[in-house]
Amino acid sequence: MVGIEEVAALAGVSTATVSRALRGKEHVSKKAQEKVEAAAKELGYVASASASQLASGRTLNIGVVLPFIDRWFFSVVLEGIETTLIEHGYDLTLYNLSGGAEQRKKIFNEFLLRKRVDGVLTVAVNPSEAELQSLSRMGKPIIGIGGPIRGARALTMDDEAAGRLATEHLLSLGHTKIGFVGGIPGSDTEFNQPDLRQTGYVQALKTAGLELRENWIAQANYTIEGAYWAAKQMLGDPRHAPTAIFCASDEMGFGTIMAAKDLGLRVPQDISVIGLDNHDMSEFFGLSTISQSPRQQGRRVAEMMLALLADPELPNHVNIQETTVWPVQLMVRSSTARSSAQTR
Amino acid sequence: MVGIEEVAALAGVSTATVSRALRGKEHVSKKAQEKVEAAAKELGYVASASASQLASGRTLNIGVVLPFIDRWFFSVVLEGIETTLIEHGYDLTLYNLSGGAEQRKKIFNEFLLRKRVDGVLTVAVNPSEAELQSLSRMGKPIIGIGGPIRGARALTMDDEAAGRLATEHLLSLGHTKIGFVGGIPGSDTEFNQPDLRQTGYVQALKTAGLELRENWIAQANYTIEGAYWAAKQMLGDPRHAPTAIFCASDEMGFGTIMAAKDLGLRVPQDISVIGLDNHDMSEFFGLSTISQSPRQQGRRVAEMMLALLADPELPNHVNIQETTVWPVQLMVRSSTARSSAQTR
DNA sequence: CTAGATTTGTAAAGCGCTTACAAAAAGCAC
DNA sequence: GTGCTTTTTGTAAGCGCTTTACAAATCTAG
Repeated sequence: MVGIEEVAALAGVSTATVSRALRGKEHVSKKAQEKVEAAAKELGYVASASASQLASGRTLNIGVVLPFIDRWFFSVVLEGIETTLIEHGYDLTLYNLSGGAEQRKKIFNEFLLRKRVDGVLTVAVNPSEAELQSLSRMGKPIIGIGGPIRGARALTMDDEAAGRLATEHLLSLGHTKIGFVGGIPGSDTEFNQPDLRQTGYVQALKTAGLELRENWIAQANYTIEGAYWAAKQMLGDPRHAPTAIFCASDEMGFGTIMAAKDLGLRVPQDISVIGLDNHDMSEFFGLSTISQSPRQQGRRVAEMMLALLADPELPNHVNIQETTVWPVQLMVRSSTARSSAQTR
Repeated sequence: MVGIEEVAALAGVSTATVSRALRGKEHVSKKAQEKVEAAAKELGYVASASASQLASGRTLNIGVVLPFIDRWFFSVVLEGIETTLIEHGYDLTLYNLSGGAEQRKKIFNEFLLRKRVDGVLTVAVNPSEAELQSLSRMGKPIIGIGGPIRGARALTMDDEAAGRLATEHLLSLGHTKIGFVGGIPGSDTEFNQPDLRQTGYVQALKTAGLELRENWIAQANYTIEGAYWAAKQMLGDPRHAPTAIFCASDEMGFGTIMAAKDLGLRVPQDISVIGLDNHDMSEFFGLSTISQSPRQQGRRVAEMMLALLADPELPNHVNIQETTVWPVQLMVRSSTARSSAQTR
């Protein structure tokens, strides 16, 4: 393979000049710059990442840790991150936790410590104290997304406020019988942030002085199918069916809409449904929702990481706790309407 | 940071022994092995990837190139690949082509040439002659998935046969008016493999001597929404509605089922629908389909790559054209049934 | 018990870059 | 031109590991 020396020889300069020229550093004359670029192109030279890393300590690579790849939120966040990193010349190395505790341990204790990455982005993953420390100790910053992280930076929406907002939208339409479809609270310690949406729902109802019925709260594990069955139960109740349902994710909203249709109920005349996400398909379903723009969140968190790595002061504050709140927005479509049960 | 020397000192052996012991190489006594492992654990030592790479030429990292991340097939394949690689101590670096031609060029001409990866897996991407060459020239093997690759190894289902099989299933149920919902043929030169499914459909109909109506073939870009509207058109035709539809992907099958329902048609009594994928949600929809198990395909292709890299003969056959066909399977659920139009 | 074979450990030479630091060249004011 | 500053270029010392001779220790067999 062609190395830096060949390029230097062909361009008639030293290897130091080649290195500087190719990375656009200062202190290189235009003439030298051009000669080097021509030589590199002619020889098809690209600097070896490992050699650069070893010499400079910079890897130009970011590790991204997520619990799933094949779920909407995660894959969209990932795409946002990837796009931004590539634009800035960074690679992205993927670590997927879906392999269980054993794999997680391996990833945090081995893979991430191999000094292959300059920083770590975690998506809806809360590193343990020990995991955080071993990363920080080697001077690698961590930024989380989808929930705050104890002892590190994070970008996250306010799940509780979002839950409140969605519920209040239904309340403002006159609904008083409002159901909730969510995940499985506490089932997975690493992924419980979204359960705050349920807290927001409960709060909003309490503030409004409304009844909280146990069978109006269902757990559907964030799947369309789970929500379909949960909603069928709820809506099929002959005495206490809600007139509106807040689903903690849009996909569960889709399931709920399908269930309503299959029961012969009209959305929104007979039943209002609101989701949370603004999924690519929500427009199609006419689903009212709270938008959280995961692609933009991904882009933003990648930019935060790049800015951090570019900061010469970084060593002084590798990881500090600092949660940035991502704004959300209510999007009213055709799945929510004024309660017909209401007396005018 | 703690280096190999500290470990060697603590264990009372040389750095070479530490290196050998930690990588499980031969010619290390049990005693030395244990001492080294204890020392490494105590110091929290993990070898630096860049230094190892530079010295050994092996990166223990595989590049994966795909056109999208946030579509079902791709994210599931990716998860299969990732899981397998992690199990074998390999990292996965992601390259997403969704950024357009400029980004693609950058990825193939720069990123992949940085010697950061030992091999490249492409998912439904057909590298150009030049792209293939520059990779091969540096001795990096490529394996494709989701379509054959000119001049390299690949693992792929037979899209044409799958299309024929799906159509024949409908034929065998007595249907004679069979529609097709697919992608956009030729719209994207890099992603036209699945259009062979349409070819299979056409062939099956021709073989059966059946009519091929133009408005029974619709393009829906592999989305639920696209298929919904396409199917509505097709099924709403007052004179020439088909009694069965073959959708080139399961997601389009879902859209078609929803469209049928919204038209008041019963599936399968009034209209049969078959998809292709065996999507996670197909069971829920009761969708008959052709299973192609992308997760397993991902695992398999990762294993092929690992086997290739472990082969000492690799330099002699870095890239040879060799397409392995992945078997598919018909899965009959409740969305297909005997044509009611048929005379018994 | 010794020559030869085998296992285990040591030392040193890179891997291909980056980057102080030193040296050379170029600019500039007079 | 001269002496000074500023900019450009070159030299060479690593970065932290793997690997390769090669030396030392241990084992095998006649």
